[in-house]
Amino acid sequence: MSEEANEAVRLLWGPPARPSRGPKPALSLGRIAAAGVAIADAEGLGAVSMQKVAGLLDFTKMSLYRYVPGKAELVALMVEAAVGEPPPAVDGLGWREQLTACSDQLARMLAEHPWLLDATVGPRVMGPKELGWLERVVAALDGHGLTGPERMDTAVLLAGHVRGIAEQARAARPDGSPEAKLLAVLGPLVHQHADRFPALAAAMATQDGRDQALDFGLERILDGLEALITRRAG
Amino acid sequence: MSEEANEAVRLLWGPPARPSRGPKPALSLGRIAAAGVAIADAEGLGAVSMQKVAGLLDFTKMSLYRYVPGKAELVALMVEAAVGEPPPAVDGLGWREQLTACSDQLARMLAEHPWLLDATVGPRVMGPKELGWLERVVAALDGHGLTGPERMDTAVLLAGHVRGIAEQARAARPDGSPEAKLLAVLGPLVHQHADRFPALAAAMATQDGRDQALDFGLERILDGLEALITRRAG
DNA sequence: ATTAACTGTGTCCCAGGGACACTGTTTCTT
DNA sequence: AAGAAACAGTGTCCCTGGGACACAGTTAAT
Repeated sequence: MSEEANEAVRLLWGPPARPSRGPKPALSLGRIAAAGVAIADAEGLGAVSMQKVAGLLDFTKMSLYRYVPGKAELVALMVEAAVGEPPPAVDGLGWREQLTACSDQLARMLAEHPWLLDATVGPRVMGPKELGWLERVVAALDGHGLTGPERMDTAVLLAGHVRGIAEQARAARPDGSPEAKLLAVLGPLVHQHADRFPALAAAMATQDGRDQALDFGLERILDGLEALITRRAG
Repeated sequence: MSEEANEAVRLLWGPPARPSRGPKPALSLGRIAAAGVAIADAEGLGAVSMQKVAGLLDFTKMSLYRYVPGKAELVALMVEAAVGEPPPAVDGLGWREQLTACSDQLARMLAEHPWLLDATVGPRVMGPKELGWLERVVAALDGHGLTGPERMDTAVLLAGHVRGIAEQARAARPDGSPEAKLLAVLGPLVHQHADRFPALAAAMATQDGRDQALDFGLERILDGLEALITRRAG
């Protein structure tokens, strides 16, 4: 397995390859990843197969294996291609504003590429861009009395929250996708069994139109963080 | 698609079926789900196939389709089977203690059945037990001045955090699984590119042995929540 | 000019999900 | 009691997807 991991590391971190003798490659990792992203954006990660990616590029399935060892690595490349740069660090902005900016941008990213939720489950090798996000968040927390592990944990905490929100946002999305009815199924279900889920039924009864889930959780986390930082400083 | 959703709802929520005429079923949804859980516990969700589940029960693959419409529904049943009951509500316990208990138990559950992380991505129909957890958390927040959506958002926030922790715990697990080396790969990677990830390198340098990620995030969330509750009350 | 390395392709294999027709069994109805 | 209807489990078939492998064509170094 360390073979495969090293293979993925080479693709994500290594130099853009250095061909020496034979014919020039007609494809590139970038084009392959972009094709995969296009399919995933349009039809979801499940629709991404070697065949379809190759077909979109007018190549044969097996030619992809000249560039990518397997599907896992292809997905890793797709993730790295879809993950944009984190918002730049602006001088004079406090940690709270920076973390808010990062979270918002991350949420936008997950809204644009919902399949990232599926592609980033389970243990995997992270690419430079992905690590860049982590760096950005950890850096924003520098110099406020938090230990190293605490800064890492905060990053995980924020990412987990945005993930959770994005996941339920996807389920509730009222577009033509097959999942549209899921909330329409769950709501009546709770009401139908209101005796078993009284608190839930009550909580779901009051609906303000706006979707403040992201901001609400974010504010709670940041409030809690602020309390800790103040306590450490004082 | 609402067909499939309704089918899943019938399996998860409907009565335990009502045979009328033909031969008695030799199998049951419970046994099938248990077999699937056993395989997933041992080899991961990816190893769960109709064949293996049927084989474990000494039946043919196709006989499973007499009970379950497809694999998605099988996984839903597995989830519902693996999800235990939430910790009971104890009178005299504050909301903070109750939420802590729920989070801890959820974390234990995910540690026992890591494949739940894979099985609960994406939109899906939730079963009674799963909804019971949500009910439990929302109920613990009753009567503290939070709106319905706010209580729901808090539940999502907590679940997202525990999920995130469980995910990184799985990646770091030092057992014989193939993912063991992932952290061993990521660490050196950060150090190797310490110039691009200075904050990250610094944060990863200081390692206290204990794994406090779960509690740290939980305390932050609860602190932030407490601040809101106090503000609302005052 | 020759050779070695490399690219893209066609063919093959296997595993997994699912459709379908078929046989056997049980219970309801007449 | 006897037929009929509904249901259980099976074997066979098809499709899709991932991947191995040998092959032919292409290019650069020697």
